[in-house]
Amino acid sequence: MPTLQDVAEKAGVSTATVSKVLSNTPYFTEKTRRKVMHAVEELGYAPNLPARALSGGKTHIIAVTFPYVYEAIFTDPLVLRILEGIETECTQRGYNILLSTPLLSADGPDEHYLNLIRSGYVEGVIAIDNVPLASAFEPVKKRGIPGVVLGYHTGDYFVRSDDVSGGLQMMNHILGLGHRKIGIISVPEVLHFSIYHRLEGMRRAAERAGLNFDDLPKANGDFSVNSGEKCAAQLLSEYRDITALICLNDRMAMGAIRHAHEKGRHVPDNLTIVGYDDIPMAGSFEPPLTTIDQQAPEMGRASARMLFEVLDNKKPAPIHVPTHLVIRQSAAPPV
Amino acid sequence: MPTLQDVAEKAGVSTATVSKVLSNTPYFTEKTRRKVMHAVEELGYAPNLPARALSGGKTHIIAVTFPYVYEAIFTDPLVLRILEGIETECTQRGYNILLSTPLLSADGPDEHYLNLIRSGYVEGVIAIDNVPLASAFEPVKKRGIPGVVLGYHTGDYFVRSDDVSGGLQMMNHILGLGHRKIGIISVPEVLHFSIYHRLEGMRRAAERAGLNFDDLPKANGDFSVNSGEKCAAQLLSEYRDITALICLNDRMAMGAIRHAHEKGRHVPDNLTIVGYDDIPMAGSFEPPLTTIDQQAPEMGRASARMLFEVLDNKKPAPIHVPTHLVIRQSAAPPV
DNA sequence: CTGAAAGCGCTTACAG
DNA sequence: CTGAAAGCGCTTACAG
Repeated sequence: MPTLQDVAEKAGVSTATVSKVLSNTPYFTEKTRRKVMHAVEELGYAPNLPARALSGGKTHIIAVTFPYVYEAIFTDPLVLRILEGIETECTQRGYNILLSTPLLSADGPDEHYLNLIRSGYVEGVIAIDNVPLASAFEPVKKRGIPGVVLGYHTGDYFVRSDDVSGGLQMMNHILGLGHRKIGIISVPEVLHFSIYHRLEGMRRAAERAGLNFDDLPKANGDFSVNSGEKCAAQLLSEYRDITALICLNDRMAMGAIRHAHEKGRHVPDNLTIVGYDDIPMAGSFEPPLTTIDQQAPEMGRASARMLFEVLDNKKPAPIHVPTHLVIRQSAAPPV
Repeated sequence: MPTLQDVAEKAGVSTATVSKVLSNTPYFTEKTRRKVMHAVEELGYAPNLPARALSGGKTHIIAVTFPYVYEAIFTDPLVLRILEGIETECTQRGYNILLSTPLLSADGPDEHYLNLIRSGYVEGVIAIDNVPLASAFEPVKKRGIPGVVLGYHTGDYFVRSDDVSGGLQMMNHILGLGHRKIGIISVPEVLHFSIYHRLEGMRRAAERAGLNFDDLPKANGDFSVNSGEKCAAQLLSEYRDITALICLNDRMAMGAIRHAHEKGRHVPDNLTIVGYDDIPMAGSFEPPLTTIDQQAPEMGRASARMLFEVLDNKKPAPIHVPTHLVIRQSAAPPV
């Protein structure tokens, strides 16, 4: 592989000059620039990034952390959509994405992750940080690496989905349809910060409509399809007058719908069931799911853009990515 | 951040000694080892990986490439499952994963990707390489970087799903149920090498049963749910006697089922529709999909293990990951 | 505008 | 078993 040295020799200039031309420093003649670029072309030179990192500090690597806890993140469709948004921005800037899956426990993230953070590879990090148990961003902050939090853990810079509004929109929609006997399929709040805020939004909508939110029947699943099925079974057998089920993610909604169908209840004619997330499959489910679109790719893009601003020594303001109610066919007025 | 230098001073030895102790070279006294490790602990030292990469050549970074073409890879659930398998192995070995999404065109991969390959960051690569249009592995090979191909493009080391067997199993199952009027929803073969082999497997099964495979009605979609819906519409209106539809991925099968339901046909009582891939949602769809499990996580794991063998200067044999027929409820005997 | 030289933090023969 | 020294390929003040 050709080195900067080789380029310098071929162009008949010093390595310092080549380095400056390549990094777009001003102050060199057009002629020099051309000589250098010509040599670069001829040799097919590409900079050695570890060397550049060692001397200059810029690694051109962004670490993106997905917490490894509570459920297989590798089956969560949102993960990929967020990554999509981040990738778009990073590629545009010539940055590379290092995928990191810190194993979170009460003691904090695992050793392998900590070593990565201290490795000198990471110029910036985007931390999906929504697990109350522990923060993946904490060690990043301590180490002084620029970063943005995608979620609710504390960071100077963050992007959040507008979960309160999402919960509120959904509850309003269900109330607007005329439902009053509403069951909620959630997950334990300790699993995910967003849950608390979505419930809070629902509470506001409910109380505005004169409903006591705390009295509404609730069951906790674990985000999985199966758990949605079980929770629906429990709720529907215990509270026979329920006309609508609000699920805190799409997969549990799908499980709930399956249960309803098994019991011979038609969704939405005979029972309303809605989800949250708008995963890729939501629109082709039967019935197509009424749900909340979190705009995952936009969250990814926004967090990457924010990180690049931080790397440029700016102080970007927090961003709340709006949620959208997606009305499909799993909700209807009660019979 | 403490450096190896700091550790050496604190331990009262040379940097060479520290380096050797840390890399587990034999030949040093237990006492020295303890002194060094003690200093490491005290200082919270972690090696600077760019420096290590520059001097030693080992970067501890594996690039994983997902081709960016034909459809949004970021909506393909298999991508994440493969990544899961790779992650497991890499973390175990203390390696990091650099996510790479080469943009493939007839001229080959894009410049950003090429620069990554020449960057000195990449110690090894796992290339998901199934797009006939161009190979992402080609530049890796040329550059002399160790790598394994997950797919059908040429590489010295490779892992493949047993697509022929997958197609064969599925066709056999459908034939075994008694179907003879079978429609096939595929995608153009130029999109994905696997398609060719799955069809080949189906052909063998069909001909073994005395059916002329070429005479079977076929339509091409593009992997998406919507395209499955359209293809089903076309096939079913053109060939009224079709009793079973074999789709080359689950999402198209879901689209096909949607179309069938809209037309008032019950699946599977009135029409059999099967998929391929066994994506996470397949089991909770209505009806639960009969499909082929490719064992995506195992493919990821196998390719990572193979790569580490190559990095250890071994010559691993190719691996064909077996496929499994997953019988659920979308297929039944014809009426 | 250009270059000589030091330095980034490691590893690796080579001596001892 | 341990250490001095060179070198990996860059960037960055500092001179000129």
